[in-house]
Amino acid sequence: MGQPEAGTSRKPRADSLRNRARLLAAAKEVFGEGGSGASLEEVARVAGVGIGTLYRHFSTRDALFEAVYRHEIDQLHDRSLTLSDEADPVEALRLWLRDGIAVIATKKGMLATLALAADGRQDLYAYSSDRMNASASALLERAAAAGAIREDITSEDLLRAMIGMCHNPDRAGWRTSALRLADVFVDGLRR
Amino acid sequence: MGQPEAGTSRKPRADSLRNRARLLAAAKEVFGEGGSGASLEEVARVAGVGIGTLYRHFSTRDALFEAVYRHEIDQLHDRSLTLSDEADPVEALRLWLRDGIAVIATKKGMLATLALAADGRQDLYAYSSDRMNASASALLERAAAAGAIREDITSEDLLRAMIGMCHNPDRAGWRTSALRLADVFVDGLRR
DNA sequence: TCCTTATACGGAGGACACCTCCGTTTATCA
DNA sequence: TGATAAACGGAGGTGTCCTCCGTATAAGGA
Repeated sequence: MGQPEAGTSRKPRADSLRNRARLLAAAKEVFGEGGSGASLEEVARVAGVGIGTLYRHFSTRDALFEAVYRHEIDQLHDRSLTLSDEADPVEALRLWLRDGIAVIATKKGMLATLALAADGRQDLYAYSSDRMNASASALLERAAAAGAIREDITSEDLLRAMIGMCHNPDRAGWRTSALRLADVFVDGLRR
Repeated sequence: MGQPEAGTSRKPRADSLRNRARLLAAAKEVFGEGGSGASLEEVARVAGVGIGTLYRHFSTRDALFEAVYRHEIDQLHDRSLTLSDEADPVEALRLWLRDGIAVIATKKGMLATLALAADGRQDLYAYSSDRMNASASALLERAAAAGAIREDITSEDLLRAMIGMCHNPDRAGWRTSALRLADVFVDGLRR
């Protein structure tokens, strides 16, 4: 989407690339403040491009979200890999959840992205969906293989838990609450 | 809001009462299907009244939500009282969570109401807020007094957990997942 | 360097929702 | 059977969504 087809002879136009970058920057700013419901026209305005240009680059609101938070999704995925070296697989789960909470604390829009990714609309959120599921599965399987946690918990469950704990991150004190819930949840996983 | 001031001589007009009832019925129907984002103009349309009438009776979307789901809030509150007779206070917590999930399974709009109530905008959601907090507190305190659960969990935490588990109740299999999470959560509370 | 043309731009415009305001209608009560 | 307080309803201003298409322009060949 917005990326040239492989095999096309012409190289992408410079203005196209520039506008795409501007849109991403503007979206990051606008979504960061206004959350997932922010106006796309506002994004275009901030980016200094026409609304048509926004839609050409990102055909849906979701596509824009996906693109904006791809970096954070990657970070979270990398972190899950790193955590696989943790001594205690259950502790790894706990830390990963806390990381997720930390990311959301900084970028509000991230929550919507995660929620949509967890939805598993395979077509649109393939990338984020895959990464998040892979992370969650790996962490769960490792802990399960060690016999440390109950085995009926799916990666979907884990994501649902993470996203759920973070709903309404505007509420005062949500972060402390979410962290407490994460601890409770992980304790509950143990057997 | 829509209710006559005490001390007023005239009795409320019949058409006003009728329209209020119609609006509530319509809202229950529309919110039940379309969730919390459903159009208020659609509600007015279904109720067969003008949009102005809707806004006169319920000055905000939230006020309408509160009114529509008041009954369910009461039910949940009653249930928490009944559950206080349960032998095991921790089991009571578990069952109450499951009840919450069951209610949301039937009435989608309920989720938004709970979320708003949990927000504790004391002015608008005073009623729902109070009831939900009272229920959660009572159940938690009883279990804590029995020394059965950790003591740092607040009623806000419990509500956050309940609402969080239920986010996105459109996803296939959300209910099973939510119930599983409830079990994990309650297990995690134990000490 | 200049032309051709594929590409991209931008914003007008139709649809729809929000919410307010106020002229019109009507139920209540004397 | 009025008079009038109360309620009705929808037009209309604002804002967002998304599409469509006439205009502008960058890329690459002559």
